[in-house]
Amino acid sequence: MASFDTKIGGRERAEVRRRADLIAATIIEIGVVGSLDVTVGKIAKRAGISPALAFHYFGDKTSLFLAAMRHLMTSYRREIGERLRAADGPRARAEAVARASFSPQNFSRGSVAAWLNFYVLAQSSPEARRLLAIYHSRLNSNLRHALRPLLGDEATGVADRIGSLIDGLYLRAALGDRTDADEAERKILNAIEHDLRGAN
Amino acid sequence: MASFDTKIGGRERAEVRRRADLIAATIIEIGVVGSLDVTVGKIAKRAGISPALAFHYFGDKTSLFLAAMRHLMTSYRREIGERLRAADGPRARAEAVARASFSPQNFSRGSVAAWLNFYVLAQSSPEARRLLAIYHSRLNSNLRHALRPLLGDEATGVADRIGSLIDGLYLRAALGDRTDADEAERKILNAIEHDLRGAN
DNA sequence: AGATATTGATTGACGGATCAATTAAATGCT
DNA sequence: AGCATTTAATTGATCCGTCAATCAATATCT
Repeated sequence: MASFDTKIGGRERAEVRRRADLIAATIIEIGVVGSLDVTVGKIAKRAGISPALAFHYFGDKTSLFLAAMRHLMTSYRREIGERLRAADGPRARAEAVARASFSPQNFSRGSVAAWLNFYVLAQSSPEARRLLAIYHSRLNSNLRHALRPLLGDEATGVADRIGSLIDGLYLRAALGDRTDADEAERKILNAIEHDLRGAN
Repeated sequence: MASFDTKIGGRERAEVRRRADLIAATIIEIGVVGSLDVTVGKIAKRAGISPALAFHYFGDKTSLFLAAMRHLMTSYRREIGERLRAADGPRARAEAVARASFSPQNFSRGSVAAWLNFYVLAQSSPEARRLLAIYHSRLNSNLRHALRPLLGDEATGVADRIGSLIDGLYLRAALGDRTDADEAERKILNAIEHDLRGAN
């Protein structure tokens, strides 16, 4: 388990490191088990601490899950931002979004399993639902703005389609039927290509 | 709870009805709770019987889940079959598959939630994974055969894309963010239209 | 037909295991 | 000393799956 050593005023700030370790351990554990049916005890052990400490920092299990979900979203968002900044032209910007979706960081076994399970969690947790709505909104917005110069008014519909397709590929990747990252990325780029050709 | 009355030789055959009732109750309960975190007790109560009887007929909880999954698949398959038989021409056949995917029967709250959760189950249950692989294979095959006369060699890739898109729309529908059936269906028909236009 | 044996349907009660969350105490840093 | 950090131990609840026993219907025998 990677530890984030952070010092403030020479003194070790345990909280920051512990929280980060717990979140990382949560995502890994969800990936290993394949569902949200993971015990706080197992997560804590993977993070190298006692279960009680997990409760100390996160209050309850659901809060830990939601924190992990926010972490994934933040990571995804940052990666998109970096690639968008490096992209030149609308076409490159659309591809940046697609490529970020299947980068090793966001497409690891644990991440994919966690995303899938957060969709499940969203059905019973309003907060999870809210977070997923934000994710959808941002993804749509990113794709729409990238495609607008190329597609005009049709960009809205196409962005929605590409976004749904990305989600669908995540869903199928969760099965591990070797739709690996490269293949998924290729499919998205193909779809974008197709949609651009069909419209011009 | 709907009961399937079946009589053999004048005596009520309880088993057929009980199994059907339990499967229906399972799907409803998963829809209500939103996850596989449903107790056999609740399912049995919904079916109007004692928990012990559920174990008597299905052995364990996982078997009950898998039976429910097979039921959904059978239902979906039958609906596709009916619509394919009524379809005239390749274009109509592709649309038949799309429309069947979002028919009230297969797109109910319980069904969507159950499908989503079966993807989760597939990550820990080889049998569930096997069943989902069959579903993917059939869906791909249906779409490919329908599109082949229109797209030739490109039919394979397009069928795969449309299939993934259907799955993605299911995923998003699970959030209940009012991507209702009509809208989802429209999006798929739109995508097919788009892909056909782009290729010819 | 009437009595008896057999099979299927059904349940209440319970063991055993797991797990989320709490509490109180201990440890170490400044 | 005093505060933040950490844990061992425990609790209370939940749930899966089993078991023995009961009830109802059918089959078999005389």
